Amino acid sequence: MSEKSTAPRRTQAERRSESEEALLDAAADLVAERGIERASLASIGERAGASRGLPTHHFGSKDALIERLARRAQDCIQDSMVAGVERARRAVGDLSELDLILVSVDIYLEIFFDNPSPEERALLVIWGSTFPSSSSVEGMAEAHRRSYQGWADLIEAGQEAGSIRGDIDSNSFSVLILGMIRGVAGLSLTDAGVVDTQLVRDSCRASLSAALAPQSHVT
Amino acid sequence: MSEKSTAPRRTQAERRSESEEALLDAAADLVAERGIERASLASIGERAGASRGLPTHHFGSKDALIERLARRAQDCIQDSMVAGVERARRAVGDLSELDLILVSVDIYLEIFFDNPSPEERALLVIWGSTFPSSSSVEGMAEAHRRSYQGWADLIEAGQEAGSIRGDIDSNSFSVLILGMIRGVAGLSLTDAGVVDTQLVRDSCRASLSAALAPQSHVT
Amino acid sequence: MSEKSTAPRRTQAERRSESEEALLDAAADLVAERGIERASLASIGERAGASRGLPTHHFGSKDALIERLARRAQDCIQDSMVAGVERARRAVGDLSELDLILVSVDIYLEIFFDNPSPEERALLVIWGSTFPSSSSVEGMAEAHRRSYQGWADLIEAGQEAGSIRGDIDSNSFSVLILGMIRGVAGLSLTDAGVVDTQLVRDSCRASLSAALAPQSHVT
Amino acid sequence: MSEKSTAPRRTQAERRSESEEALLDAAADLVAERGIERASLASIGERAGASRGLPTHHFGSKDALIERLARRAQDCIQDSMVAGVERARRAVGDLSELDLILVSVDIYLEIFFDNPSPEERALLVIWGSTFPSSSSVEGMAEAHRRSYQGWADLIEAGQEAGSIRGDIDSNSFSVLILGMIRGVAGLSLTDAGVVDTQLVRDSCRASLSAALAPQSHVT
DNA sequence: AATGAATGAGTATTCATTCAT
DNA sequence: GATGAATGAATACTCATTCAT
Repeated sequence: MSEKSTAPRRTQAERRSESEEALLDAAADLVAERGIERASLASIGERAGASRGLPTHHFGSKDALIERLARRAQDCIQDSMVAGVERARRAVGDLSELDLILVSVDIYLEIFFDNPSPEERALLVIWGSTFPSSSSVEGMAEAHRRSYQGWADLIEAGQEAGSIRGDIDSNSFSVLILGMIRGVAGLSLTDAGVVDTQLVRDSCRASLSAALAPQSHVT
Repeated sequence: MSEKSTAPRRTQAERRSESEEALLDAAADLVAERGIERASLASIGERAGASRGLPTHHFGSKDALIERLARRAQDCIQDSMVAGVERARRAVGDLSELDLILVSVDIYLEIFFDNPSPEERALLVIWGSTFPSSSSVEGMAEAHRRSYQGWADLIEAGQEAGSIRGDIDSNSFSVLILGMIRGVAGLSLTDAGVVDTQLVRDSCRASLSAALAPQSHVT
Repeated sequence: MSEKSTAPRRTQAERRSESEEALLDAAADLVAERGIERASLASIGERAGASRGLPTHHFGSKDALIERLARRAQDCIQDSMVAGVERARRAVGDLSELDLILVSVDIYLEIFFDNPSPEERALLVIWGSTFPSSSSVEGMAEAHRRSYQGWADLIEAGQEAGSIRGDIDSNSFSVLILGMIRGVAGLSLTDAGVVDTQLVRDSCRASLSAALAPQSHVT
Repeated sequence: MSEKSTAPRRTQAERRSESEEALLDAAADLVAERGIERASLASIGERAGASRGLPTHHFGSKDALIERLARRAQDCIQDSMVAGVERARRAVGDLSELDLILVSVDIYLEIFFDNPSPEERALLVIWGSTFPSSSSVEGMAEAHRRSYQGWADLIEAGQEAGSIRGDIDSNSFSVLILGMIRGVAGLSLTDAGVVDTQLVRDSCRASLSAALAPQSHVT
């Protein structure tokens, strides 16, 4: 109606995607809050300001919705980290590959400790729900692959450039890095208050630095 | 006594604790397999070779059962690790505090990768289920406290004895260590096959060693 | 309209309220028959010709359903009594306030003894279930308030008009009247056959008449 | 042991009956509090300071226990009323049959309003639970028979002695009287606070007096 | 596209009862 | 006589999914 002039009439696709975004936002909230099983489709629809039936209508099934959520959350976190690294680069000037890794890890933990988005918590929750052997969230496995690849690429680049020692295995260190940040993040949820987050961040950075930096001249 | 040979004359107390152990075994199995929510009390009772009602009868509620399971699993894992360390000590002779840490971590991962007990998987699953903010398994928080304490004590002892560098914070490194092994273990579940477990173990050992070992003479 | 002949084209709202009425009918039946506790939601759904899950779907909880039932039953009984009084008025002509009370009580008992509707029995059953101290059916308390008010208004009107003696307390007589009809109705259920219902009706009428009528000239 | 001397060693029968009394006390409490269905045998055993299994052991089934409770409660209330009437007789001197009825009713309500014993509440609760048509507590029907008989005997005696008018039906008035006190008592439970108990007692007395007293000479 | 009515399977929990000690 | 372990049926409530509107 009155949307005629400047406001670009929303296409079907856009309207669809608006609904979907709202639903995924609500899902992230609720999954972060209650876990996957207790985040009912009805509650997701309602928190999104829509009907109880909309989630099924859009995603077909709960599994599909969670899959989509996992994917979107991973993208979203990736973006935050890239943005953070970019900020660091502008502040500090050039960063070696090792520095990139350290900064990335640190930014992830900083965001997670200080100002976690629902997506971040939701992704962790979804990860946690994959531990049972009969469980599988296809989106998670894919997210891991992407993540491993990113770390491994960085490590290998650093090895070529000399900022990372050459005798380490990039693949297993990718697992180690992702495991460390996920594990530390997961622990901080239960033990909030017990853990001094700044010190933990420092320790992670120091530990990775010690492990990845080229060996100093040892006599 | 009145214990006529091998006759199944058990006292009430014996029957009770036998039942409980059987139920906890079954619960560990099923929780590891399906997760907490999908491990129904009925299925636990039946897998224990008993009735559907027995779990509630014994533990009063599902939460209480999970609590008990978490505690027992933590104890059980602790024991495995102590036994493994003991074996290592007998094989290698004296171990420094740093070595103790490295060996412990390695043994945990070895067991987890190669021959995980239901308890170990179950504990990880229970941990994963604590990620939602509204969730809480009292037993987990306690298990963490015990675990942190163990690592921190080791680190501090090592610092006094000189096998661990003095300028690190024992508490935050405890979080890091537990986070690392939990996180790596969790990842290995989803990405079994992707991850070369031996290399990951080596990387963890190397990384911790680099971080904790007293600094070599740097020029 | 779009209401094609008698076709079962019902709007959502119509379907909803039809379902609810059917469920409340079934609930009245079953509560009257078995009591609240033994009238399971599943049985109510099924007797209503619907699924086991429908009662919860509509009313949210069993308590809410019972509440609604109590309210509806009270309304329904009220209506029967009003209709009965109206019939009496048409038959006999003008009725004094005292007569209104006597006729109302008599009609209630007549219906209850001779041709009780499920609602009437159900309301009595619900009332009986409020006797335990920890129990409460909010709908009942409200039903009582309405009922007391009705009787008290009548009494006071009669006192002003002179058909009821002035020295009685309208509130406590309201309790007495409601207590009497409820109590007598309740007894008649257990002792059906023992009690000659016509005589009891007469006795109630006589007793109330003697108590409420203006004092005759006593020498 | 030390019970040897004066303390009469308890016979089996006595011990049995001690246990039973304790169980019935506990049952009265719990039934009054929660209703029959929610007063579990286990809770009764435990409140009696015994084991969960004792109630079944003694009474065989829950129904049998409730039966026994109903019987004992009725006896107990009867005794209170007799005692109260006795007190009144000593205080006021001779009482006509009409006075006996009025005093009995008044005492019942007084006890119920001011200082109800668990038995009294329990009996009312049990009565309430007999309203569903498929329900039956054999003890209640018997209690009613005894009660009706008592009132009817009194009325007939009064009619012969001239203290009660001759043209009323003793049986239906028995129902009326018991219904009135039960009904008023039942209402007072839900509407405690709404009801001015003293005024209600007065109204009951006045109403019965007006109904039963020999007709004054009406011109 | 969107709503929400309806379904039915699943689950924790309660509880009377049985039975071994 | 007394205990309490064990059973299994019953039941309120949750929730993904289907389908009519």
